[in-house]
Amino acid sequence: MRAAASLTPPASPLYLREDEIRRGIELLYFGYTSMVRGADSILADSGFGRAHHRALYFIARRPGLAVGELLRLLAITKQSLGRVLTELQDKGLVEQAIGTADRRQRLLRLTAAGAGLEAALFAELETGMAAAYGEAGQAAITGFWSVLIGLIPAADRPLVDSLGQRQG
Amino acid sequence: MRAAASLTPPASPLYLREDEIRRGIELLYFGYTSMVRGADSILADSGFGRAHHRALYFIARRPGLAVGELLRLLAITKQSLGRVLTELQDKGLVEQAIGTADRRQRLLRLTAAGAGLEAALFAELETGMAAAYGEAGQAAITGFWSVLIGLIPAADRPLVDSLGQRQG
DNA sequence: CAAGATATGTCAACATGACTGTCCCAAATC
DNA sequence: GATTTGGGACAGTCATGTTGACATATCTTG
Repeated sequence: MRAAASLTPPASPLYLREDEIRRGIELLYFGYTSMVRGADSILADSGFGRAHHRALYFIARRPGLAVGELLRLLAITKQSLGRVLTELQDKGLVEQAIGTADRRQRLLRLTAAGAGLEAALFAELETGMAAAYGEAGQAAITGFWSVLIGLIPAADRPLVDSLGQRQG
Repeated sequence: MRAAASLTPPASPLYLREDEIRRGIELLYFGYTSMVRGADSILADSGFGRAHHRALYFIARRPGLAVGELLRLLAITKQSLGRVLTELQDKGLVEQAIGTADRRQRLLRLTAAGAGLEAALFAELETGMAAAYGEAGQAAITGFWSVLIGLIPAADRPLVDSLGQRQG
């Protein structure tokens, strides 16, 4: 059992692959949590939490978003979102309008106050993201995006892509 | 005011930058949540949640990890982690040993049952991550990592890097 | 060796943000 | 007219985080 092979490092392709996968898992975890944690102090000052931030973010991104679309983006239950939206409306950050094409829909948009808070939250995320982009360079950004897209189940990708489309 | 310049699309560098930042925020959000959601059904079968998964993951990654190091990795309070670790120990997935260098420390490792569950959970994450890596290619993986590292506050990076070091 | 710092554990109370299940109404569609 | 869809509401529960206070064992330092 003292053959030469046993003296070489145990760096089999399989081992390397697991290590690369674990590194991706960890960086994604720490990167994501670092990003969202940055906004926590602003949220705490306003009396909101991360759930409110996510709703504000998507409403800012797609003004006129219907409640059902927001539900699909957040992938939570109607009841959970209902509480968050009620609070945002009660505090005057979000307002609803009845849909024109489909009058059952409630189209969401930010009030001026809501846009102000969202801008402050976005500025916080932007600082970190812009620094990371700047350090990494344009080619890295493309790679960053393409791996993340690959992680999203194909069925969900159209929904994600729709956020970046020009408003209809 | 009908100068040629006003007919070009309003694609100012600033506008493009905001759009690229928002795309990064969204892909990071959807990529992260897609990754962790994959393990939920396995966790539910075992009666655990995502908090247990995170603890299992890091203990698997660094066998012999001390409680304090795990606390720093997870960035939660001692009380929150205490509940999770107690449950994992009570169900026989994690065991403690008294530190040799410092007898105050409790060094954590997985039992055989714990390693089995963690392997199943890891296999689930691995499937998605390996597919994303495969689609994107090696250069993209490097970019993916480098942007994520840039998102992590510099002060936290040594802790994250320590996970990938060979065991001392 | 005594004093203080550190690592860990524990009790209690509470907040946030998910969940399930049920029921309702208005509007669209078949 | 019947059914489906979009949205809202009430009630209860669970998972996971938080503060604050306190206890014990061990290490480190003057």
